[in-house]
Amino acid sequence: MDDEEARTRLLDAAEALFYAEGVQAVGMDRIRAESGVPLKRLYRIFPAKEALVTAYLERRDQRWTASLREAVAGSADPVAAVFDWLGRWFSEPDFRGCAFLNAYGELGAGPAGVLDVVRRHKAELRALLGDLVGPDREDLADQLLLLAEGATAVAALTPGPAPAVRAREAAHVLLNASRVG
Amino acid sequence: MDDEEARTRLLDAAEALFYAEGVQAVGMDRIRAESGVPLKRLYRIFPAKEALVTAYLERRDQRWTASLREAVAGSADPVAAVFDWLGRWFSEPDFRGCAFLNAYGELGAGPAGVLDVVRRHKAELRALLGDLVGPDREDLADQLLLLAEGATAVAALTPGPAPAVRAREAAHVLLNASRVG
DNA sequence: GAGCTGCGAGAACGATCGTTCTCAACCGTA
DNA sequence: TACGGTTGAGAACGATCGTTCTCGCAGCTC
Repeated sequence: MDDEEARTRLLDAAEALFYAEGVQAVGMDRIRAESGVPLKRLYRIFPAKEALVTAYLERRDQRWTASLREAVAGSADPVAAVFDWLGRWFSEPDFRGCAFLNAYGELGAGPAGVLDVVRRHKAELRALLGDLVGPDREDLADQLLLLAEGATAVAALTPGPAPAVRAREAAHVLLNASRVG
Repeated sequence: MDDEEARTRLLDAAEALFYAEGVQAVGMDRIRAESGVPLKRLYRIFPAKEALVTAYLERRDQRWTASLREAVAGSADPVAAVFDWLGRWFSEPDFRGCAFLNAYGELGAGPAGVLDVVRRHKAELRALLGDLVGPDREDLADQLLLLAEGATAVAALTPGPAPAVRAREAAHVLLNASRVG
């Protein structure tokens, strides 16, 4: 096992455990056990827990955004594609809301690096929605963002695709109203 | 200081600290110091930390819902009143998102009592919105809920009334579309 | 094969957590 | 004034945290 594979295994374990149980509830020894990477190597790759947390969020951000962009790319109705993609995400068996908001809510103004990743993640989603609706419709993009974030928050407590379906309907109403106005 | 005042002081300290820094990041000794209530008395009133956490959420739920109901009660445009109230909430200097979703994200499937309060809180908000739009418009109430939750999530990272203003605009579009249909 | 280097397994460390215990001071009643 | 019961202040306890250290084993050059 070279360092690259160790890093992947560590991030896999960190993502599963941090997302499912929260950051503070998971100790470094749980990550060592789940990943199979010795503690010494863990601390050589990630010099402190905060580095592991930010790396976990960073990798999740890349995966999440890339997957959403891919789902939207080849779609005839990109806005509908966003909410359909959200609905599939909400239906995953271990869905537990937005990992970034969960981490921010838990760690708050603690480590600055965490806040940076969370802000960047949300800015990416907002930019993606802005690209969808085109320029000069910033208000509409903001409203779609509200629907996406709201659906994610509601689904955190009541998993399943229903919040995404409702959000998709609302999005189309807003789109049509915006086209007219 | 009788037990009732001690209880109030404990909940005040718990609310300030738990909401600002997260539940796990605040130790019982911080609560003792902030409240001025001796540790022994603390544990007589709340036999464990979990009881303090659920009591904190319970009291916050009552205050939050009562304040929103009051703001809506005498308003000519109750839906607008909801989002105006949210905008004022988002502008409070120590606003840090929804305390209930923060606690759920942090504690997850841990103590069942916490999850109960969080679910109850969200059900109350949904019921309030259902009352506003009247019966036979459940989909509209769900969409307003999405906007309210989305605005709260967005405001958690970018405080200020802007997300509530956007949500209010979107809510009116949805209301008008629903009236026509 | 001898000696050096780097690694994994896990003990160890200091800090902090939630919770309980000690003990001296204080209360109202005789 | 003597006294049982309750309190507050804070030490103490066992567990667990993030992090570092020890030590014995493996693999390399001469």
